[in-house]
This record gives sequence, C-alpha cells and structure tokens, in this order.
Amino acid sequence: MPAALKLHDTLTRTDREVTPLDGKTLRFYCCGPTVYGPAHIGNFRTFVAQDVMRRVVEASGTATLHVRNITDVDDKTIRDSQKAAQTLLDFTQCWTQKFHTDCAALSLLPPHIEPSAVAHISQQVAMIEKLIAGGHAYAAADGSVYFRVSSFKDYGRLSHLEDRELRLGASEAASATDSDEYTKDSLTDFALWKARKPEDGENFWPSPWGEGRPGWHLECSAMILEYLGEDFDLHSGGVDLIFPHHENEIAQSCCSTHGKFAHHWMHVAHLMVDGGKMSKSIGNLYTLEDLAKRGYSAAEVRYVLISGHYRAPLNFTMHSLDSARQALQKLAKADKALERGTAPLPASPGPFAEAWETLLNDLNVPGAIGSIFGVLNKLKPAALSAEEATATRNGLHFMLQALGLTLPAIADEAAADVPADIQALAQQRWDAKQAKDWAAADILRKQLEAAGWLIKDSKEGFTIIPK
RNA sequence: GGCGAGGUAGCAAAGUGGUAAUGCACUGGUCUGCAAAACCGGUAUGCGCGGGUUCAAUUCCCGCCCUCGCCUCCA
Repeated sequence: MPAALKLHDTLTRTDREVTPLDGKTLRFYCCGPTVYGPAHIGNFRTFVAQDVMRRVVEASGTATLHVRNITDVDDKTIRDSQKAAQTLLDFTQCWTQKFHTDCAALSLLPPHIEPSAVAHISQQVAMIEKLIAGGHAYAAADGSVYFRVSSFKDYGRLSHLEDRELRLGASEAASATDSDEYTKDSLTDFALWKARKPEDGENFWPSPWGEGRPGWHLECSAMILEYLGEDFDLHSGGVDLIFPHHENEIAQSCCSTHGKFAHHWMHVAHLMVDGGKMSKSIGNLYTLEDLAKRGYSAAEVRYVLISGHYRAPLNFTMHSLDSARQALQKLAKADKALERGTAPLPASPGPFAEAWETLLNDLNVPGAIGSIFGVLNKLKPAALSAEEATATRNGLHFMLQALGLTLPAIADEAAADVPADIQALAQQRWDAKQAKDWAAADILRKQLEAAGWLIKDSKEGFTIIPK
C-alpha cells in the first residue's frame, strides 16, 4: 500500500502527512451539526469531505477513531424547540434522527463516538473551573463566565488575526449597544458559561456561578478532552469555523490542559449554488429532501459534493446533478462489463494506482475520478482474461470504497413492472415494424414515449425501459 | 479596511515551466427502416486583464479587475 495521506494543514499552511500520534489509530474530531432543522447540502459538503478523508486513511491501512458531536443546546435549538412547543430534548432528538437518516443515505460512515453537548455539562463546568483557577477566565456579575483572551498569547494563530485590535476599534460602537456585552472585561472575550435568561425557559443547568448553560465553543473542547485527550491527530470543520470557533477551542483547551490540542487542521470550503452563496432568502438552500422531490438520489448528491476539490469553493447546479447521474451510470456499466464470476474483497487499487496516488495528494478527488475514467476509457473489457478483469474490478471497487460511491442499478435492469397497456402498445409497434409499416411504428413509439417509456430494439425483439 | 480561498471550453472541474485530464452537453461516423443503446472519433492555438522573468508561462514574479468566505457563537 502506498504511503500515507498528505493533507493541507490550516495552521501551518503546508501539506503534511497524516500519521497517528500513537502510530496506530488516527484520532480525529469533526464539528457536528446544530440540530434545529434539516441539514442542507452545504453542511453535508463538509461531512462528505471528512468522510472521504476517513475512508482514504482507512483504505491506506490505518485505523481511525472518529468523534463528531451533536450540538443540542444553543440559542437556536432553545428558540425553535419553544416555537415547536417541544422539550429541548424531544426537539433535538427528532432532528438528530433526521440527520442520521440523511447521513446514511449519503453513505457517510457513522462516527465511532457521537457525543451530545447536554450530556457533557459536568465536563464543561470542570473545564471552566480549571480556566478560572488558571487566571484565564472570570465570572461576571450576572453569573456568566468569560474567557480572557488577553491571557492566551497564541490567540489568533490559526486564523491569522493577530492584529485584531485594529478591527475591534471599528466594531466597538455597534457592540457597545448590545446589552449582552457590557459585563465583559474586553470585547474580545467570549462566553464559556451563559447565565440563565427568562427566554431560556426550562433549559438551564446548575453551576458554581449560578444557573445557566454552556457556551457553544466550550462544548467541543470539553468533549474532545473526554474522548480524545489533550493531544489528538486532527480536527476538521467548515472554513467558517476557523474564526472564532476553532480559535476559541484552541484557547480553552490549551489553557486548561498541558496538551497541544489538534496536531492538524482540515477545513472544507463552502458550497455555492448557481454561482452565488446559499441563503434561505434567495431560496437556493437545498436539503436532501428538496432534491429527492426533484428526483435526485442521495448518491447523486454525494457525487456532486465530492466532484470539486474540498479546499476550493464548489458551484452546485441542477445540471451538475444530471451530470453526476450519467457519470455514475457510466461507472456502473464499466463495472458490469468487468464482472466475471465472484470477485474477492477489494484490497488494492490495481490499475488505478495513479488515481489512488492522486487521492493521497491532499484528497484530490476530482483528479482521481478523472484518472479512473481515463483508465476505463482505454479498457477493452472483452479482451481481458478473467483474472485481469477481476483485478481491474477489484481496483475499481477499492477506489469506489475510498470515495464512498455506491453504483446505481444500470438503467436497463432497473426496469420496473411494465403495465399491460404499455406492453400491448409496444407489441403493436413491434408488429407494425415487422410489417415494415414505419409510419405506424413511429407513431406508436411516440405514444409510448409520451407515456414515459422508451423502446430499445434488437434483432430478436424489443425491451421497454422507463424514460 | 484586515485575513483567507478562487477566476481554465456551453456547464462542472483537474493539472502542468515546454504548448491543456475527466464528467455532462454538443457533434461526425459505424450500427439501425429511422431511432435508442453500444463502439470509434471531434470539439479551449486557449487557461480573468496588463506588464515582467525565461529559449519557453496557463503554470513563476509584480500590478489590476471580478467572485466567494470569515472578521465574536453560520459547514
């Protein structure tokens, strides 16, 4: 098996090999969804990219420990659960379930551990206590606790915002009017614990500083410490999380433990729709369900989501889904043509070595897919020996497994039950054709087409396939 | 304003200091009564714009334009 995956690291801005600290298992953390509604395809781009990363690492022979959290307490989950007249728990469990359904449809490998924020309140409180003891945090008069950014000299390293003070001058006027802000010592400080407010309803927990709930950034730091420890291999999320979320995680964790926190940072670029950003108001924010209504499968969505390099913005269009459908069909047909008896489990890229190398180079999925097609296009399946065909098919399956692609049924074979009237019309057409009554045959074919069925003729007869 | 990512054929998207993968779409041929499918081909003298370095630049350097993201709780 070729060498390890080389992956771009946001912190050092270099491509670095991904090798486990313990030499055996790559332990990594992904920021998960906030469960207050269905995730959209932009969210899923990030999760799919992370999934490919994990699959490639595993395909290269390294085990993984994948931790991804569920954010089930924040302003939005509280607000929308109240709107829905549900308890926070019922509300977030419902959306968590929906998330899992979508993930499975997209062939995302489930994380080994999926901790929820509300299930780890005590760990978060403990971390705050450590931070206060170390002089990195302070309780405000209202019972909120804030992280003192000035106490951590490395703050801003990940996002390269070391000169943020200049910027703060400009935004100070706006922030000063926000009633939430005036209890903080500095505008840059962020909340670790938020004091209970009337609008929180029943959603509060006890703490040494009074009733309240944890701050968003803290959740991840506490759960990472619990499951991955003070040092772990890799941390990933969307680019928008670099600042402030990941910056704050680093501050909290490094100031409350002796570890270095994440040793590698992977960030996934955003998905755009029709050349612009996604937004609810424009109405171009799609969920899997939206696309299913338009007849597109999750597998087709996955293909589109990985069809651009994860670090470059990707433009999503309906046409790209059509394109994905055809590409998957082409792969399925190629796979079928290579079928000879039983194929052993895929174990190596075989003739697709170049594609595999491309994938190991910072997860160049589009390059790898291009290379796969390149090999398939040159292939003459009929000329291959059974052994060669099997080896090629194994290699193809190895690559598909690494990319998480499942092949669709080939259109011909997918033929559903043909209604009797359609069958009869098709037979009529065949008879007309045999009688060389081309005009009648063509009219009948058009009728069938209008009804949604295509006819494929061969010497012996015809087949009917859904359009 | 600061920081970051990107601008490659109709659409999407790789890549490289020596003259542009791949998928879709389009198109020519074989086949077919005609189609469909399949198979064999074709389609960017050009890689945002203007300079520079070089024997040679889409690829390196400088400037500019445009798009997208972040700038305190958005993947």
